[in-house]
Amino acid sequence: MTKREYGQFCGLARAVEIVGERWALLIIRDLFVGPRRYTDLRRGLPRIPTNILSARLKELEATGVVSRRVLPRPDGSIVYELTEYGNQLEPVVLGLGRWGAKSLGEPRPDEIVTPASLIMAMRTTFHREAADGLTIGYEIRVGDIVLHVRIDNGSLKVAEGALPNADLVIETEPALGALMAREITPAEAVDGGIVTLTGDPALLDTFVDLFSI
Amino acid sequence: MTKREYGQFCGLARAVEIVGERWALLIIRDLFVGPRRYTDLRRGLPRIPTNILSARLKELEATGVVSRRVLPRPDGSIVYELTEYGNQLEPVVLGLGRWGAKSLGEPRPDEIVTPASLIMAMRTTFHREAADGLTIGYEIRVGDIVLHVRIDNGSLKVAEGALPNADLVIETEPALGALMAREITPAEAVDGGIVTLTGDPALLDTFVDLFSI
DNA sequence: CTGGATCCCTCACGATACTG
DNA sequence: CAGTATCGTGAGGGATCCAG
Repeated sequence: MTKREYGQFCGLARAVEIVGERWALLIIRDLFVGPRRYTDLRRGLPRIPTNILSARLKELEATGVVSRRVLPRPDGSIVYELTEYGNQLEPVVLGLGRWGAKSLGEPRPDEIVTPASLIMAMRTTFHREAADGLTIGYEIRVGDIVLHVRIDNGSLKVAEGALPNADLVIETEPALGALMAREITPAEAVDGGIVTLTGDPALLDTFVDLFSI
Repeated sequence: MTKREYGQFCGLARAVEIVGERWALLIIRDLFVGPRRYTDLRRGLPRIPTNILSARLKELEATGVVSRRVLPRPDGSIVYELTEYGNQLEPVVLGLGRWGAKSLGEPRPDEIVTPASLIMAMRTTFHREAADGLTIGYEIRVGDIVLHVRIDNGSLKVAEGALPNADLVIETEPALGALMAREITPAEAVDGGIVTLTGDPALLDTFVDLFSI
């Protein structure tokens, strides 16, 4: 067999031949957060078999989506990162994530939230218009994941790690989604104990404006 | 096992659980052209095994992407169509198609062009701005595929079938891509015999403006 | 420790034949 | 026309092992 092709001269067919294999888009999602080492990828995708991760990285490298780079000494470790071509997938990945989020429902018993998925969720739901002229620092904690979210004059920066001087620290559960979907109000979320705040509570309303679905 | 899940509470993960299975997005691409019967889908996807088509349709129906409808008598046949939720995939599908088109290269020996892929290609590459105030009818022939393309005051309508009173009939090969990528000029395409025109040749320049990559 | 390679097993997929 | 039935194969799942 000719290696899993669709036999159609079509952009969409070619795209799914490249990034449509199982796990490929989740690897790419993690790489959108930044360059990652093999082990970082495994940590972010706990259920991926190591041979599959290895195979996907090779394929994505061969198709020009991902590049493999050896860090300069003394570190000398290997990182994978998106190429320019791979980066062009951003609107598609965000769009797919937004579409799929509508079918999320409640977390299934064995479903986890990873730092990369949370970071992409923040980027997906961010409303640039609502951020105009704002400068705020949030720290988000979901389980043992800690993110810092900085709104800097309308632009968004999200990354892993704490934010020491955050204006507001939001501690919550995966049900954060209900808040962002405006199914409940910020006040209800606080009263119901779904979120715990440290800092200026008024900034939670701003948060919902910035990241609502 | 729990039926091919990724174990992540993440919009992107859910999306690929729903439409990431093999062949699913190509089925959806064909349904974007309009409701289709089982046999229509098979014709548009010659390499799909019939049991897989059957399985995908069931899955997509269960996840609310596709709906199955029995046509009123006396026809009584069955058509599949996208639900409202399925239709919301349009920007993603077009975006993926545009991204994948950059890796198309030359058609492989066994690759075919289908009506649906051509129609989606036209929609993908259409520039609304370039169509402002225009009203033109094109007929496109690629192999034995015949499409009609109507620009109606800036809006685009593409469908299968001839256009009797077309302002310009363009007959070409799959290498049409080279023209749309502006790798060659319209004049070169005509001189080189890549396209054959019937009607007002000046409208080929307009065509390239409307559908270039 | 990181960055994989190797083994085995299973099930989703592929090809084809057949049916209401 | 609209699928179901059957059966073989190989990609993916899971565990383990290994080199630098």
